[in-house]
Order: sequence, then structure tokens, then C-alpha cells
Amino acid sequence: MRWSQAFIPTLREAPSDAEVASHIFLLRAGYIRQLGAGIYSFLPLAWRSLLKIQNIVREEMDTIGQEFHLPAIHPAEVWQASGRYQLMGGNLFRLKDRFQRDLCLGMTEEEVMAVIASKELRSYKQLPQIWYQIQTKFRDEPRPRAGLLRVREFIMKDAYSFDVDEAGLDLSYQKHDRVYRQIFDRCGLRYVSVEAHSGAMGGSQSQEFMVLGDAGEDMVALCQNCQYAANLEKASGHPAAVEDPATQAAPEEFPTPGLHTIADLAQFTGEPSGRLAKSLVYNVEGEIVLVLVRGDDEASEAKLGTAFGGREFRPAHPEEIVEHMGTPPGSVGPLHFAKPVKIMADQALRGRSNLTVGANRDGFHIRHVTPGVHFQPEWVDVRELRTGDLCANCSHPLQVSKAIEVGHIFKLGRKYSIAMGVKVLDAQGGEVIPIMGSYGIGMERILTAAIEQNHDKDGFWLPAAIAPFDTIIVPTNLGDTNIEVLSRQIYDRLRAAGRDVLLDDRDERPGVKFKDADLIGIPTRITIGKKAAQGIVEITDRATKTMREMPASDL
RNA sequence: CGGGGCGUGGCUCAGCCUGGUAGAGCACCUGGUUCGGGACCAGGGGGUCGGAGGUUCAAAUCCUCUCGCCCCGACCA
Repeated sequence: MRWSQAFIPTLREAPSDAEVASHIFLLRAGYIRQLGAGIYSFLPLAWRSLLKIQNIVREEMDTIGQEFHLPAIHPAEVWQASGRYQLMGGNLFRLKDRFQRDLCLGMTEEEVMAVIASKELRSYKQLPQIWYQIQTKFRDEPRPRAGLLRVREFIMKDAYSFDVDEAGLDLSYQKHDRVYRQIFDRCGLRYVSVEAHSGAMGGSQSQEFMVLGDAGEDMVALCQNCQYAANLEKASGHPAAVEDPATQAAPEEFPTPGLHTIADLAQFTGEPSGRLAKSLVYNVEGEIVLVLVRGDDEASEAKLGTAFGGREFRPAHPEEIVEHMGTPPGSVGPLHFAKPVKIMADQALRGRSNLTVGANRDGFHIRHVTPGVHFQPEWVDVRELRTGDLCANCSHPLQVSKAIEVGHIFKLGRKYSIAMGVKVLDAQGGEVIPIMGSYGIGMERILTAAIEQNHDKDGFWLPAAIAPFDTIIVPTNLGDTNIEVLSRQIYDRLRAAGRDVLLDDRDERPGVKFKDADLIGIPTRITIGKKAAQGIVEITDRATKTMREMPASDL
């Protein structure tokens, strides 16, 4: 491609509404333009890159499955059948057709694939199946952000597996794990695979592929010693130990006038906050539950969801706390309820003794309270892990980092098979319900993550496999016949050799061309300048900005 | 949805407080000189100041409503 014929609208300055590096550079490099909140147009450079990413995904997926192309617009009935028409709430785009029939835009396609499976699959002999597509997804996100990182319309590779039994699902899952690694390797990403929270959908195992970076919205915990890596929604580890008094004393109520926070209490009692137990009260589908965590810990929303068995929950209202605890928030504890309440306690409190807790009496707390002795909790893992906690496997310190989720694989179970009536006959002639897996990769996320991990103040560089062009040729002065002729020769020769080359044949000064070349993500630059007469050109590696000269004939 | 910020030529912004008929840099067009890290000179085109209503002799500027975008949070298969 010759730049003079191309549409590459680069910007000298960053538009004011971009803050994240990938967002700034995608705009400045002329890759994308915004149409609305979380809605972007892909310009030619972005589309070339996204097509290369999609082709890598397609080539790898074709080794284990078959490509479909499903509708993006769905009758509401399909989503009503699985119950997700309600469950997805505002995130599902909804519309009506001319006959006032309800429709929605696909945000994922378990239901549609399951509809096909239910109508077409008859025998266990047809399984396993791995079906995938690369297609636009729509999600009415409450808050789109950071350019392409979180958008309302995006391109996803979504795949679904159907197996007769769990052993088959394990295999399909492993195939995706392997293929995903090949995809991300080929895309040149540095990534980690982490254990993920399966969510309330009843999945049994789930794994996310994460690219570390501050722009990310997820938090992952990584052990620097062993291979342990998990999303913070799932990660467990041991907090630093806190010393308790050796001998068990009797619970003793004492006045704590006006003290309602852990920090106030720690200061007042002279004890570290880890010696206190923090009491949180939740309404779990109408049931009031008291959750205790160590005073210096925070409860994780995702882990609470798991602890509550996937039931809906919210923090209890103050009136509910008064009704059940007999005291307003601030003095709540596990003893002396006004009404019986279920107690859950975080594992970090297991084996602890002589803790200080709320007295369920305004202005009072109780010291010398020992879980398991003075109250009987259900033990759960609900604490949010922090940097410096010790790995559950090997007791080395864990590091918590932000990360961008580029892929997610998980074992779905039979929820959609059952909902959509997928069933086949097994070898004995009995009906079995196939078990499903679900696997996704965000195309724009791969591009965004690559930019997040490969940029400097001047721009970014993409791995050659996903760059819009692998090489840019920069003639410094087209008025010089030697330069002009040599540039065109090299351009023709590289293209004939199958390279994806951009020739900057614009009538611009060298400085402008260099700045643009640094900006737009092309990994290799060939500069043709003063030594063209001797047949010498320069090769610059964008990532390192190292340059070497070589004869044009060696290219 | 709660909190904060911003809408003025394509981009970045000034002007608003204290009303008086819109400006800079970059970009763009023409001519010329230039040509290794975002050149220079001369000339030129382009803006219903997000929208609606109001106050006023007069509104980018003051008031009301409204739309949009960004950031933080809540939310997120």
C-alpha cells in the first residue's frame, strides 16, 4: 500500500477524552474513531490488524472445531427459555420489530447454539462437537471505558462444546486451553492463565487468559514462586499471622462510646485491627446472614456470591440490622442476637481466639471471644486477597496486579442443554443430556492489550503477525531520484515476496514521516536516504529503536 | 444509578467570572523556498459557540430545561 493512496488520519495531539495509552494511540494512529459511548468505527489500519487476529483465531480454532455464523438479532423467546431474558437486565439490548414482537441483540450465544443442537443432534455418535463463530456481540454496558477496552459492540470469537459426559467436557476444555495458548502466542502477547470465578451460572471450572497491565479492569494474584495464579474474585491465600493471647479468657463486655469503625476500635483498645472481627450483615434473598472477616480484611463480592450458593444478596438495610441484631450498624457481633441469625466466618478467623467483636448493643463491644467456642459459624472463604498474602500452595508472597482479560474458557454444565431441550441417545439407547462448555476471545482486546504492552511516548509497535503492515518504507526525499527509484524497487520486491508493506510516498519532510512511522504500530522501518546511491538502506526495529545499515540487495 | 468534569472551525485550547456581534496554535487550500526527527515566507477557506427556551437594547458569556462525551464508583455472561 502506498501511503499517499491510503486513509491513515494520524493526529498530532491526543483527543482530550482519551486517558489510557491504547485509547490515545488508537485514535492518534488513525485506527479508530468514536461514534458514541462504547461504539467505535474501525478505520483501515485497525481493520487490517483485526482481520489478521481473526485469521489466526480461525486457523487455530479450525484444528479443533467448525466455524458457524449465527444471527446477532434474536427473538426474545430464545432468551426467555433460558431465563436470561430477565437475568441479563439492562445489559441486554432489546428492541421490537414492526409487529411489536420482542427481539434482542446477542451478547453471547449459548442459547442459539443449543437450539441448533436440540434440533439436530440425535445420537452420542455425533458427539463431541465444537462449534464456534467470530461475530459481533452487543452489551449495553453500564459504563463503557478506555477506548476499545470496554465497549458496547465488539467482535468475539465464541465457541461451544457438546459432550456426552464430564470426561468428554474435560477433553474439549483442554483442547481450548491448548489452542488458546497457541493463539495468544502467535499474536505475540505476554499473558498468564488464571483460575477464574465461575459465576452464578453453575460452571464447574473456569480459566481466564490475562495480559497484565494497569489499564486492565480485573485483578489477579500471582505467586512468584510456584505456578499459582488466580483472579482476585477466586484467589485464596493466607494473610500474615496475628498473635493471639495464649490463654482463653471469658468473654467480657466493655464500653466503646461512639466507636463504630475498625480503625477507631483498634486505636481505642491498643490492639492491631487483625485482632478484631469485622461483622458484615447481608440480606440473602430475604434471609439475614452475619459474615465475619478479620478486622484488617475486606469481603469479596464474588466470593460472597459463591458462599451464598449463587443466591441474590445485598448489604442489609439499617432497619433490618436493628431488627435482627438489636443494634444499629457499628456495634454488630456474633453473640446476643435479637432474632436468630445464620453466622458465616472467613477461614482466616479459624483457630483464632480472644477476639474483639461487636456486642449487638450500641456503644459496647466484647473481648475474649473465640470462634467455635462462643459461637458456631459456617466456615467460608470470603476475604479479598492482598499483595503480600502468602500463597495457599507454597506459602510464598503473592503479588496482586491489574490485568486485561483477553480470553475465558469454562465448563458450563447442562443449564442450556436442559433449557433448550438438547438430548441424544447413548450406546444403551437411553436419553442423555449433553454437557456444554463455553469459550470466548475478544478480538479488540487482543489489539488493545498488545498496544498496552508495547508502547512508548511516541507511539506503539505491534507484533508482525497482527500489525496492519509488517514493514514501512520511508524514503526521506522523493525529489532525489536515487531514493525514489530504490524505494520503489524495494517496495515491489518485498511485496512480491509476500510481505505486507506500506510505502510512505507522501511529499512530506523526513521528520513528519519518522514521527508517523513511530506512531502507527508497524514493527519494522526501512529508511532510504542519503546512501541510496550506494544501495545502502537502514533497518530500524521499532520496539528497541535500534538501527543498522545494510545493502538493499540483502533485504 | 450516585459523585466529579467537559461540550467554542478537523485536533488542542483561550474567551465566560465582570454580556457589546468569536480568537490562537496545529491541520487544510494556493504560490514559492526547503528536505534525516512534527520547516519557513506570503496569501486564503472554514465556526448556527451541543440543543431548546428565557432575561436583556444586546447572550459563547446570565438563568432554566435538555442532549452528548469523559473520569471515579455501583454494575458486569
